[in-house]
This record gives sequence, C-alpha cells and structure tokens, in this order.
Amino acid sequence: MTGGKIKNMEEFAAVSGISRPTVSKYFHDPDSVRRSTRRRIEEALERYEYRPNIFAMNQNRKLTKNIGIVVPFLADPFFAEIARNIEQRCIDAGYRPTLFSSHGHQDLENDILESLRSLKPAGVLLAPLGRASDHLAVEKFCRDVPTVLFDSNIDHMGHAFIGSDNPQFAKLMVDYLCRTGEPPSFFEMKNPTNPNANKRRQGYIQAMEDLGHTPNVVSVNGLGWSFEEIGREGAVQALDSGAFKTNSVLCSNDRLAIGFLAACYERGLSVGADPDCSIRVAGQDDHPFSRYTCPSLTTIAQDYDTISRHAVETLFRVVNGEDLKELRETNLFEGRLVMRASA
Amino acid sequence: MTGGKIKNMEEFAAVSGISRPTVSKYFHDPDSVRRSTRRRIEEALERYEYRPNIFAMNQNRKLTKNIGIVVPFLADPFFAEIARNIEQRCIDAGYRPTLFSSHGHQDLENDILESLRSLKPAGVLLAPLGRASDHLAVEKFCRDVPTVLFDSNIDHMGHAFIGSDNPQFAKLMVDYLCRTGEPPSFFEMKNPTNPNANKRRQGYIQAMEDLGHTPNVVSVNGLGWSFEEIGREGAVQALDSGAFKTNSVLCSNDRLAIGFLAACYERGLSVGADPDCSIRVAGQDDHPFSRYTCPSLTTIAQDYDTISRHAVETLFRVVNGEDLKELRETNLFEGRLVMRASA
DNA sequence: CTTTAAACTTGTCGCGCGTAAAATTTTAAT
DNA sequence: ATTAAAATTTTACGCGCGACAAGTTTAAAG
Repeated sequence: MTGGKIKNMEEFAAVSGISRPTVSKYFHDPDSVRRSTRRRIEEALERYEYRPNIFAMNQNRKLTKNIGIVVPFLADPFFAEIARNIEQRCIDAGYRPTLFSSHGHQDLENDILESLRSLKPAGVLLAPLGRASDHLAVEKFCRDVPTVLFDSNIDHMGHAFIGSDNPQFAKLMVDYLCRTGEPPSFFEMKNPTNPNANKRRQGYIQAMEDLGHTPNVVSVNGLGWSFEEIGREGAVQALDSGAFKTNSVLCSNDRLAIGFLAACYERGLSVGADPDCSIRVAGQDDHPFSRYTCPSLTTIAQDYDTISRHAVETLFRVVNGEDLKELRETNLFEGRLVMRASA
Repeated sequence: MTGGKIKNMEEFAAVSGISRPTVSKYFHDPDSVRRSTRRRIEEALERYEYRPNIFAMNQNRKLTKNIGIVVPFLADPFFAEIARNIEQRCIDAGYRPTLFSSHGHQDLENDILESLRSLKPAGVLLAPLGRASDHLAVEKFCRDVPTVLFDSNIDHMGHAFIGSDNPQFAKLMVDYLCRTGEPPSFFEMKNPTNPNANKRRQGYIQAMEDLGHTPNVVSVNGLGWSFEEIGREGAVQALDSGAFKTNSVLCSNDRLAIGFLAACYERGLSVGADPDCSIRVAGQDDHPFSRYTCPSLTTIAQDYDTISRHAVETLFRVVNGEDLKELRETNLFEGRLVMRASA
C-alpha cells in the first residue's frame, strides 16, 4: 500500500504495466496468465491494494463465483457446524459462499431461493426443509440453478443428493441395544419435519424384525423445530402412559433425545447403560451437545466432514460442466456408533 | 406472469407505461412516486415478474441496501438465535442482510470485514471476537462503514454498542444465591474469549463484597470456543482439588455451566436447589438449551429481543444520517433471573 | 381559471468490468 | 533459424442501472 488509491481496473492495469483485459483474466483465474505476468500483477497488487468491484464483475459474467448455502434451521448447531464446514471448503476453492437459513418457514425458504436467483450463483448447496418445502418452487429453482441437495432428500430434485444412510443408523443402534440389553422402542415425532425420520423409523422396524423382535413405535405430537421441547413433553406423556414395553428407547434424533433425558430427570428416572438404571436412551446424529448431556448420550455419529466434502465436490463437478443432470447421483454415508453413558 | 420475460428496466418501463427513471425511483423507494404511478407499476409487476438486476443497482449507488451481520461463533445457538432476530428485522425494513461468522478466528474476522467492504453495505452489525479481534483492523473498518457493535464491546469502536449489563447479571444471581443458600464461587475461563466475562467477574466480586462475603474466583485453563469441554474439564479438576469453598457455583456463562453439570454427573454429585443436593450450579445467558439440561439450569436471561431490536434501530439511525459519530452511544440492558432446578 | 410546485418524461452520460475480434508479441518446438 | 502455438495488447462494444438536466404534464392551491 505504497502508492495512492486505485479506483478501477484501468488504473490498476496501468500501474502494473499490463493491459486491462489480461488483468481481468487474471482475476477470473490467476493461472490463466503467464507466470511472469502473474508475478507482475501480484507485485502491483501488494503495492497498490486494489480489489475489483464485485458488482461490476458479476453484472456481466454469466457465471459468478457466488455459492449459496441454504440450511433449514441455523439455530440447530448441527446445521451451523455443517454450514461452517461447507463454507470453508467453498472459500478454499476460491468461491464466495453466502449462508442462508430458512428458519423452518416455507415462505422464507422460497424467498431465499428467489433472492438467490438474482445473485446468479455458480451453484447452490441446499438442505431443504423437507416435508415443509414448496416442492414446486424447489424443483423450478433446481432446473435453473445447479443445485446439490444435502441432509434432507427430495426425490428427483437437484443434480445430486448427499446425506446419511439413515436406515443403517437405526439398524446399527438397534443391533447394539439388543446385543447389550432389551430391544428398544422407537421415539419420534408423529409428523416428522425431516424425511430422514421416516427412513430411520423404517430402518428401526426392519432391524427389529430381522432380530425377531416386535417393533414398538411411539409417535408424539408436535410441530416445528423445537425438538427438545417436543421430545420432553412427548416423553413425559409417553412415560406416564406406559408406552414403552422395555427399558430401552431409541430416539429419532439427538435433539428429541435431549428432551427425553430432561423428561426422565423430571420423573426421577435414572438413565444409563448400567444395570441398576431404570431406562436406556439413545439418539441419532451425534449432535455437538450430546457429549455434555447428563448422562452423556449414546448415539450414531453423522460423518459431518465426509458429507460436506462430498456435497461441495459434487457441486463443483456440476458447476464445471460434468453433466449429471440425467444421472442424478445419490451418495449416502454410514454412521458410526458412539457409545457413551446413556445406553 | 402472463407476459414474456422482461430483461431490463427499460423493457419493464415500456410495458408498465412509465418512464425508466420513474421506475428506477420506485424501486429505490416505492413511496417516492405518485400513488397512481405506483399502482400502475405494481400491476405490471404482477403481470410480468421483473426484478431489477441487483449487481447493476449496487454498482452505481453510493449506499446499497446491504447490511452485514457478523457474529463470532455461529455454532453457538445464542448467536444463531440473535442473528436470526436481527436478520428478520433488517428484511422487514427493506434491507438485504448477509450473515457471517468469524468462527472464532481473527483472520476470518478480518477477511469478513474486508469482503464486507467491497459489498458497500449501508451498515454493519458486528459482534466482534473481542479479545481475539484485530483491534486496528476493526477500528479502521468502523471508520469507513457505519457499524454498530453488539454483544461484545470494544472501547470507542463503532458508532454505538448494544449489549447486556453484565455486572448486573452477576449481581442479580449472587443476590439470589446468597438469599437462598450459601454464597457462590465464580467459575470462569482464565483468559476469557469474551470481554463480557471480565465484567461479570467484577460484578460478582462487587456483589459478594456488598453482601459481606469473600469472593472466590475459580479460573480454569482453556482456549477457543469449546466452552462445554473447557467447563467440564475445568470443573473436574476444580472439584477434585476442592477449589469451591461452598456448595454454590456461579458460572460465567451457560455453556461453561453445561460443561460443569456434565462434570458433576461424572463425579456423581447431585446438582440442585434442593437441600439434599450436594451442589448448586447457576449460569448466565439463558442459552437456548439451558431449559433441557439435567437438572434444568438456573440462569440470567439475556433480553435477545430487546438487544437485537435496539441494535438494528440504532444502526438505522446512523445509516439515515443521524450523526452519532462523536457521541458514541452505549446501551446496556438488564438480565432477568430465570429460576429452574439447578440452583 | 390561474398559479405553482410536485411529479413525470426525454435524453444523455457514466460506472467498472466482461467479452470478443484482430493485430502483435512472446514462447516453445522443430 | 524457422514455424507454430500460446499469450498478450489494442480496440471497441455492451451490460443494466444511477444520476442529472431540461422540458412537459399533473394535481393541488389560490
């Protein structure tokens, strides 16, 4: 920052001794210019601190370097964590990610998609609301903008889906619980916000039947994303009404399980794998806070890192022209059993 | 969406029967045109679905409608929640908020501020990292861009600061704990990430002395934003070494308290206000998950809603020309005691 | 019916950069 | 040294809108 302020690319090209179109090319892709010119530009860049006007850049480019990241509920640390992961990978790849949260509302998700359209993004990583999504709007968006879905699948939408092998999650936990104690009931929301919940229930039922046990699904009322409260209230009622046939409960996800633990505490039930405990509670997801529940929560860990990596890599393949449009890819990753104190 | 696609304002002006400059004026401020013209434009808007090109708009406007929201750690549901609140208020006021998280890293915070600069935002709402912030960089940024700090204060930076009255938080809880049982020790990180922690410690010490008790501050090691883990590890060590003189502990924040509860559980200590419990643990913040800890956490509630409302309103005042530049405002809001089971 | 300010139209320029074609230079290969 | 390929420069135009000035219409006030 020796020299004075540069106001546009014209001036910067002058002081760096390179023509403006070449400088433009450099900013589009530094490796597309000769090494000697690249060096000259970067030297000037250090002396004069100039950055191209991002609005003028994007105005004429058919494909910007913008990437949209949309999650259904950012106040859930799971999504915050995976968004952070994805965000960083986009930055490292030279893109400009922008983070959006639908906050659980369909109209907000639609608004986001619409305003995303006007950002002309190179691609979008979308974890849709799921059941609450405006399927027509999402489908229309995916036709116009290269989109990779993650976490929550909507059939045939987007160019790919990256997520977890939810039936495997349930099976893994059912096997573990049956191996170490009584077969579990399955605790879930009656109308799950997230389609993964259905896969998990099915996985639970299948795994139970494979082991010769009778499945016992306990579905509780509740809408929205306040899973802890739904889990707590539902658990209180279910416990009081004797809905659970055994001493083991597999919750559809960790946040419900956290609510379940709170209900057990209120009811004075000791939770744990220990024989003298009165109930075992397990979750699914390995939520960031599950390590710190009392007792710590036994769960199935989603592979955050692998999922976000694959989601980003897949999007880049789509963006760079590899046409998966006909052959919609689906990549599911296995979960890992995390044994803690609660089951 | 009857007619064909409109590609620019020129065409849209034609089909709506209004001149382009007037249409431009309408999009800048719908109330700045005559009601009859406004109606004609909005009728055309329904028939032809046109939206002005956002890049072209921002290129020439000195002041865009962009607003930056920067939080230090989005994976903390507290910040996710307050960010959501602020975001919605900005949208309602006709602005385009963009959310950023520093993820606890100074260089990321600096990157965000720099890329924010190129977005020519009308204003920025910044919750800085605090101690870890690059003070020079933040100061330089605040000089160039209308900025309101929130949550975490840095002296004399930005046009205003909106946050909580942290000493009052500590005093409120100390009073309550002393009124209902033994005076508390104060549990905190040795090198707090957040400057609020210092205010809380001072508030604790003052409140204890006012009541004639000897303060007992227990500071534990730990860096970064993994407060639960820091709290858990620190609590294990502190408990084992008999650092607490009484049966009451006031944690510097709820996330540390959550870790503390986990440690108590591991050590088989019963936590609660009940006389037959062996320890009382209180937090500060009313973290979204504090209701669901076991036992539920007694804490001081930050007034999310009021803080975010005032932060946004203050920023709008600055943006709209009210020059607070000389008279930097500071607005602190009181916390509310939330009595639950843990203390 | 006049006056007058406000609102609108017409026309024109500029923002900062993308992009394309043709001419020129540089580099690498024969 | 010759030739071809790659990189760069020159020139020129366009993107979509903001902003301004001068002229015209509209609507409200007298």
